[in-house]
Amino acid sequence: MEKKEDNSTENASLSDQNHQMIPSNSFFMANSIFDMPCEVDQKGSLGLIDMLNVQDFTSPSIFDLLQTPPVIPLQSQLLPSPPSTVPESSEVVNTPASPNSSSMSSSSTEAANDKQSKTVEEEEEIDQEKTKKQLKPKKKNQKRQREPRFAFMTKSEIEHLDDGYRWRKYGQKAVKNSPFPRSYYRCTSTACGVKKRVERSFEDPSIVVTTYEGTHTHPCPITPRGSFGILSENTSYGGGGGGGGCSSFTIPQVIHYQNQQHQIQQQPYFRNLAPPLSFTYANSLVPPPHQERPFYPSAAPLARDHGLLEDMLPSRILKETKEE
DNA sequence: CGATTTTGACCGGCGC
DNA sequence: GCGCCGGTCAAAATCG
Repeated sequence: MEKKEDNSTENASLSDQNHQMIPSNSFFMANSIFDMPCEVDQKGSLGLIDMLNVQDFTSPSIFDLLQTPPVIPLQSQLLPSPPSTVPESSEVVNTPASPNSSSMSSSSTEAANDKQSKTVEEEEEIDQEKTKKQLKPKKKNQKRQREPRFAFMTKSEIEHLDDGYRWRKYGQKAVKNSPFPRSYYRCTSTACGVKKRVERSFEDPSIVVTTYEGTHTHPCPITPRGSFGILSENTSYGGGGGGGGCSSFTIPQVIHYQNQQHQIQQQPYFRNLAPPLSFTYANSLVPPPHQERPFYPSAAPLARDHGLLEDMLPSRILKETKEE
């Protein structure tokens, strides 16, 4: 039924990495796209995301890098974990990351996993497993808890981004108001309940919106292709080295700014793709500063923080953000 | 032959 | 209560 629309998906799988430069107006584009899910969200559907932070960036230099992937052994962890201290509200907290001030965070993002967030996270994971195992006999009273989620957009022909983890597709649904179907993936690792949804923006089919939910409970599997680094050395999510050596993906650092002057920075990084146009934390879970998880890789000095902002942001956007 | 994808059906939450 | 819709299941099909 939805097969016809799958052309895009098929194209994507061809690994025809057709990375395009993000147009200078990507900033607006990205925002408008994120508005879409927000609208839907108002309808109260399940899987919708509270678009909290949207960080956009364009980076010719990064695209260049992507075209000639560096082979730097890195590892990274996918999800930021919810800080136990952060209330789970839909309040929007602007937490754009900044290249120069990345020090705080990323780890944060994810972080919380260590001991503190363990409580919350473990519970969620356990809950998830339960629901899985007891599929039918679901608990009624218990409202299903949502894992921390974050979403970001990437301009690419490829839909299923290679983020270093192995995913198994378990569903595909047509999305209301969109000609493009949404695909559902689950991490293939046993006991790892991380999921992700991938869909194309109907406003701009060249843009892929990926939403991750949950936190990996295992190291990223090693992949032969080497890896991509992260945008900053400070980005490291955890103690490098720990796990398998996954490198393709990293959580952007999140830094709380009073004024949203800087809107860009570290984005998830894919091995087969261009960097995301924008990044958003969903579920209002903004990772707390300095928290680290095991097997998060230390970021490679792939790209320097300093000066990166300029590369990433067209002067025009920079100007605009400053004016805000 | 095991792993993955496809796809129709089912379930639960939410708005009306 | 009903219908809509997102999310998930699971059998069948496909792939490597």
